[in-house]
Amino acid sequence: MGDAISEASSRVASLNPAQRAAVVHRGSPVLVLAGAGTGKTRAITHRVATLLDEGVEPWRILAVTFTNRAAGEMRERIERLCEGEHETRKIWVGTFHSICARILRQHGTGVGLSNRFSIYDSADQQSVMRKVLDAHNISTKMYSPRGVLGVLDKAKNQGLGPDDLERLGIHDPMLSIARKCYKTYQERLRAADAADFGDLLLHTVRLLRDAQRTAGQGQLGDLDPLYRLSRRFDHVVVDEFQDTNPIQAELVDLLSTDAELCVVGDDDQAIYGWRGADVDQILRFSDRHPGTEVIRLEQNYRSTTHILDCADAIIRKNRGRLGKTLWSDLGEGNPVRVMMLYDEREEARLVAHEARTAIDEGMEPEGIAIFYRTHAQSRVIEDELRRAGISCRIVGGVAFYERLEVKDVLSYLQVLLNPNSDVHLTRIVNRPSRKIGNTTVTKLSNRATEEGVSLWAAMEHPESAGLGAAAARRIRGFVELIHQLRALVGTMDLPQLMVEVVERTGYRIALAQDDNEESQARLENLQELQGNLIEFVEERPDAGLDDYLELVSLVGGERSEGDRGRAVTLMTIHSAKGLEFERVYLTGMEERVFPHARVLDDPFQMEEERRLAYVAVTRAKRDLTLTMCRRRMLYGQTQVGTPSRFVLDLPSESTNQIGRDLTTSPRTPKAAARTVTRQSPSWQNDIEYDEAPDAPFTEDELGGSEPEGEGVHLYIGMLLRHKAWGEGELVGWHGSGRSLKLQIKFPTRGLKTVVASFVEPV
DNA sequence: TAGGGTAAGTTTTTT
DNA sequence: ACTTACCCTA
Repeated sequence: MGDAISEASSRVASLNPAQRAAVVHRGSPVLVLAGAGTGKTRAITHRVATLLDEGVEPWRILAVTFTNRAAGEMRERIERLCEGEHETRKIWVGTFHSICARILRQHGTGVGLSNRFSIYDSADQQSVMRKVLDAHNISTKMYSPRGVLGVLDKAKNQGLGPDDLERLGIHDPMLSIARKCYKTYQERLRAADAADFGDLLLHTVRLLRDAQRTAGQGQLGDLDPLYRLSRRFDHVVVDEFQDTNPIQAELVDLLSTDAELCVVGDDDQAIYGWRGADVDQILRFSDRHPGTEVIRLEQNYRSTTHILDCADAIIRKNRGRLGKTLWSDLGEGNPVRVMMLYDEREEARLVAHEARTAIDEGMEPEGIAIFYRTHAQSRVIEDELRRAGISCRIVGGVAFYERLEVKDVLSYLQVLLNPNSDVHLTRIVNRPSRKIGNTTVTKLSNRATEEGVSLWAAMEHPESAGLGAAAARRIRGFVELIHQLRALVGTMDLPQLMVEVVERTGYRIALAQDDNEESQARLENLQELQGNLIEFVEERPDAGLDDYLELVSLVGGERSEGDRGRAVTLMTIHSAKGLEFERVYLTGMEERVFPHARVLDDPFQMEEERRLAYVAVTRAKRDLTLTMCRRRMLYGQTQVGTPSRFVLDLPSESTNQIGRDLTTSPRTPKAAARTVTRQSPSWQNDIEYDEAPDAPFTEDELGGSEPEGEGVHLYIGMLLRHKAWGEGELVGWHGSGRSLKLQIKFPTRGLKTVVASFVEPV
């Protein structure tokens, strides 16, 4: 015991007083308000390590994070801290969703889930909802599956069932539609033995709630495994608490009945409001948990002061903050660089070129990260990095697992585990072609709905669905095939199983037969999937098919190009939260990209966008570069961009503009005058040039042949009048001649694309 | 039933 | 731009 205590004290010796307080405080709930880079993960991991030193059983500790990445990082760091001293594997570390999935695998029968239930992603959800809407004769044109699912998701995030939807403040007809569909949707999921992401939380909370309510009543209460689960933990740690939504907060409470609770968060980094997260959660924590010890971490250990000053300049403009003063003693460092490029291709080339140079000079590729607001921006960058011969890791996005053939094979595997999963079964029933067409599937599906059973159940008795003899025969053949494959599960390892699936279903043969480049690529993707499975089996030798599928559905994709270990990281800012890098490139710093076009007229969302910018900037340790483009191909159209307001907020003392002028290139004196007044007038003076800016883009650079509409000379920024919409400003165009389309920003209507002949110059 | 062709919608962010 | 949905024909 004496050893344990000296160990504990040596651990905290390297911490500052506030961190130490967060680590050693015992006996009441702790709320740690931790600014970016203030060593919050350090505090958490040390707290866990210290708990182990004190003799707390690892399996009595629960650590919850928000993203899989953060969970992985947390586990790794705890392991590193405790290497050779403690058995850290038994600590529960995971995201809310993975923890719930784990609980439901064991205890899901209470909500109608078997231990092999499927987890539906948003594509799966949409296909279920589409059918639900059809069944209720609701036009999917007027009420999109996505839209209705959005309402359900909101409800689930707040722990509301179908009958509590009024509380969301929605009104008819959406209210009654959502209510009906919610019920049917849940019935369908239950019949499919499936849960969506929201269900993972909601089901778990229901089970734990019920267990606690009934505990005191029956004699068996104390033996209820769920009740025991809720009392299992002595210590619960929650990271990124500002991003929890009400249902997650309730889950935390339910899992910490007997536990000491330690939550960590930063109101300035709340970026999941759109997912139902409520910053108030962190503000109200002390009220919900009397006796809470509040600890503030304000010393930043990550970034140089130039970077911090930029971060502060951005976040300072938000209202309703708790307010923190971050400071750092790492020195000024390099100024934050601001660069304007011609288009997204040049932006990508620049980043790739710089990364190449840095790596050649000995920098670790892992120390470099490239951020963007939306996944759509990643492709060009990926492309240019590949050209520069740089390996990269792309987090999320249109992941490997989303590819058609990969989804197909995974659907097969999913069906082997849970044939009742209609979505997966429907996907593969006729792939490759087995002459089982829509008509047949629809008949079976209707029959299944009538009976309230799954499609698979209906397929096992094809004759009762009124199928023709030939169709019934084909179905029987398919059912037999699945039975055969299911018999193989558990008799061989996963990579082998996949090979059997691909062979016995004829999937590989079908691909191999149409001999074109595309199917060649698909075969290669299947090879890659097999490699993935081999890797998985090596890492977790005793894991089964269920474990693999759960990993795929919860962790989603991470694509790698080239060498896995030594790679530059590409990701959205959202997935960058909680991470840090020596060098960060923040790309696409243009209005309508970041801040995103959809939030421009919503001050509330704009504040969230600002926090997102704050998160992005504070990821950088030493070097930060913000890039933007004059024009960008977006949603299939070339848009002319103006610098993001977040760039305009940066203090000149801490920034350095490299290369081209940031103002939109003026075409005519008239446009130039407008440009200057429209943007921050002080902009020119705000920037310190360390070198003369390049000459402005030439006409040629800006797009070559400029369209002439009926002899009128067009230029960006010119005013045009539309009969119905009034005057607007020209921001871009495409096409030519009669099909010349103009993009015009109307003060009242927003951005519109109109045929040139409908407008005239002012 | 399948396959081709056209029309339409789609894109914020994550689990 | 890109994908999906639906419609029509073979």
